[in-house]
Amino acid sequence: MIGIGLEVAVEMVGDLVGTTIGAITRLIREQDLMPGDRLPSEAVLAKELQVSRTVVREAFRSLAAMRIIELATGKRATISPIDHGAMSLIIEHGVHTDQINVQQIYDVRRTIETRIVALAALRRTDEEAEEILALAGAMRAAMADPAQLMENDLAFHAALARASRNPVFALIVGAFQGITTQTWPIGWRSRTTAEARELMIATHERIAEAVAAGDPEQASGAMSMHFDDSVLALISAGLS
Amino acid sequence: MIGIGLEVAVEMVGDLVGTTIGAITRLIREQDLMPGDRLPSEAVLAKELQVSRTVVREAFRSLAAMRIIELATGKRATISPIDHGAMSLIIEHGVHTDQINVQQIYDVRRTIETRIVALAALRRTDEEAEEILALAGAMRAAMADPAQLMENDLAFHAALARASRNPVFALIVGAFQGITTQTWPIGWRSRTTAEARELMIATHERIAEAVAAGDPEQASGAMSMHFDDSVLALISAGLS
DNA sequence: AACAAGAACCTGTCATACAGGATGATCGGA
DNA sequence: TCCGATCATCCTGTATGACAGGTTCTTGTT
Repeated sequence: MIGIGLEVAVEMVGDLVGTTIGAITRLIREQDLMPGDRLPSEAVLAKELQVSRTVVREAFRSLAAMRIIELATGKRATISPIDHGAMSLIIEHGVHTDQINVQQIYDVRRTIETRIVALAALRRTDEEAEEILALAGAMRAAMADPAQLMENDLAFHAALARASRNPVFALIVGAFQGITTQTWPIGWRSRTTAEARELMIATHERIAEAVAAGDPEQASGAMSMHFDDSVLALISAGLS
Repeated sequence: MIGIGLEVAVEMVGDLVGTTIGAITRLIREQDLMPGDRLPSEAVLAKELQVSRTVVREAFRSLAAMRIIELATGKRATISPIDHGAMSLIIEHGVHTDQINVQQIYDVRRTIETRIVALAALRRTDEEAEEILALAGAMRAAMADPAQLMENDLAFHAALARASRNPVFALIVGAFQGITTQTWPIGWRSRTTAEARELMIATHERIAEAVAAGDPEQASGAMSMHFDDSVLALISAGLS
């Protein structure tokens, strides 16, 4: 193929659905639509863009898959608040097709979450500090119930991300949630001794306390230790 | 609403398309399909899942939007290699709806990319080192041509991400590419003096040299400086 | 002014149709 | 036997029409 520098983005000629997706996102941009705002009905868009309702529907489905809009029976499509659902599925797909391994995800999480706790220590509100401490406490209380423990663990990391006051951090942490629910039990089961399990809980408590105390170095250090421990647990379980 | 802890994931009852998406992803998982492998035809899936072809098509479109599968006229749907296209659109949507601001994206990029260059310095192959140096050189050569300069800049950061040998890092860097193409010119125009522009190029060269020399601290430091400079440029341009 | 009933609108799903691209089987020739 | 061209077949992209059920707005009543 002769190298032509031109790149056609989402809208390839001949792909009506792609073109329509482009038209709709342009509409959102130009009309400055905000989350909750309603889009025109499928019929109106179809007439306006000179395509069949089929095409508009497939474009809507595409945007809904990326959580850019929300669909519901009878109602008109609305603009979505940002949500990590789609990213979660993308990551899961990468892992299930062996394009990403769990270790690599943990490396990225470590990078991001050590930064998150440092920011959280500096920026958290008192309510957030309380919530984070409470979740660490809930983890200890749920030590005998892995499912509950995992849920609290995920909520703990999500709360930290929110306290960092940067929605992009929260989005990325959320993106790893899907695959984490699938690998977390492996890590937990590989911690066979009471000491190993106690250590994991205690580390979370240390993180929570450092964030509550407003100490970014301590928080980062504890989070880093948490990841050392977790990666080790996964490796010892034989996870590539 | 009474707090029910149960969360229904993608597949809500009554939503045939959602159910079908679930069935297809399960199929991918259970049959261990790899990128390039072909899925059953729409007609076959429709019959097997007892739904109309319409529903299968909308499910396919959803998966294609997330770049989990690839569609093409006449051909059967195939499994996709991981790709940041969908994430790019999600981020752009977040920015355009004021749910994310550019500063927050740069904070995340700084966190990630300072780590990326450290890893790249340790792991890059000689070919990658050459490529990275070449791209820095190309940036200097294109100083008079902003469009070309930007393209080289993006390619530079992408090459570093690849050299980190962690596809998740590459994925995240790619996710910011879409919005970056929209904000980059603002930052460049705000560098009004020849010195400011020279500094930006020189910083990229320092990063490239540190990575080529295998010096992670130097590389991280230079990257951090690059982001200090970039954030300042954007702020001085009035970008929230 | 509050409210309730009904009309009008909208989405979810299905069936059918057809143009044009892709693929594989078949058959003739070397 | 092997290669290559041809063509039937399969497959996707798009359009149209239909209908069930959910939502919203209007209108008329109290």
